Amino acid sequence: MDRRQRKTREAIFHAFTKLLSQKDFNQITVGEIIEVADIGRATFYSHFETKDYLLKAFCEELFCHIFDTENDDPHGHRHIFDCDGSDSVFLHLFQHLQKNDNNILALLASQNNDLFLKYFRANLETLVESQLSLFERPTNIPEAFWKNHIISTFIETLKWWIAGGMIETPELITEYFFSVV
Amino acid sequence: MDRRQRKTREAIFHAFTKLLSQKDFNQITVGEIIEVADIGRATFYSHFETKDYLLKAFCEELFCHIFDTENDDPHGHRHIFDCDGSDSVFLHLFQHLQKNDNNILALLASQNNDLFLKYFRANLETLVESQLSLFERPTNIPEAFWKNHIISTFIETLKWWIAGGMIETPELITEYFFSVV
DNA sequence: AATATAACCGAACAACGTGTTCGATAACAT
DNA sequence: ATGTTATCGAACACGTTGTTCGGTTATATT
Repeated sequence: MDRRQRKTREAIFHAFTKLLSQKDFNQITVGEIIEVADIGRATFYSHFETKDYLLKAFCEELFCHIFDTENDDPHGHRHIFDCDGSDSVFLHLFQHLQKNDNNILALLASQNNDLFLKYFRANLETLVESQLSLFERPTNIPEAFWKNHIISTFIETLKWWIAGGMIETPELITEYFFSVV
Repeated sequence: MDRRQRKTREAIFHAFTKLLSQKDFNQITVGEIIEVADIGRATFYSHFETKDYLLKAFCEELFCHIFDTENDDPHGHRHIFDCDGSDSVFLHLFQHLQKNDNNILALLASQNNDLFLKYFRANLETLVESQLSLFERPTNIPEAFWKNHIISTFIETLKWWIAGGMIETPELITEYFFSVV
């Protein structure tokens, strides 16, 4: 990939991240992104069709970083699925989210973030499926409902944590989460 | 209240309801509401400051109808809190929602409905508080978390029901709901 | 019935955001 | 050195929002 393209793309992502820490996604205008990234208008639109496609690309990189099982972790980064038996992947995920790389928390807490939540849910789906054996499903409800409930509960737990200022430890939040599912 | 005001307000609400059955809230423009309601532009803005305030007023009337305990029910409408011991208010609420007066389901299922969900949650809060004794709270989690979890679960159950085409009976959905909380 | 009040109309307007176009310039790969 | 490709930046058409204002019509009051 052309170095210019790479630099522009990174400048856009960087500007987007910065703006996300200041305001909600749909309060951010393309004009602002262009200004902060210091690029031309046509350049932005040559990279991303619309602002929604920027979010899509952003989420894909983000979730790839958080969820992807394929990378080798050459920098000693402890992977979400790669933990010993004493703690759960959910604890690890809460810990990871607390660090707030890439301003994922801003996206989670923001208004009108349905698109982001859609991507987040889709990625959680795989994770929850792989961990379904951890949860005891009541026999009278369908598995699809149960799975949806676990995913929803995880997201709502996370939102509750963020809304309260994240004063609890990831361990405690994980305990809360498991207590209600 | 002036008959003209009342008629205009009703025309706007009616147009809004009709449009909600066709598209998401934020795809609806003020221009469309005006056209369907057949009123002048300035008239709309003399009634509602913005589209969001229209939604606010719409929700207030809607939730008043569903949740308000004060009215006398002169038309034999069975009130949400006024049910015998054998069924819960939650069952009654699911039944009420299934009828889909006022296109509330369109609002629930639509994208970018945070504002609506905010109002819905606020109204559910009172309801859940009055019914807290129905649920057994695990002793190791705070009451605020527990209350939030019940409200979230109710909303997510409802969303799941709607997304699946509402093929289950309200009784079954109520059973699902109580099985997971 | 006459009058004052208040709502409505509708056209025009400014402001803002979106997405496109195009010729010129600069960076890149070979 | 040369051809390709990204970027620039200004201008543009378009749609949406919310306001303004003078004229018209319905309502309430007497």
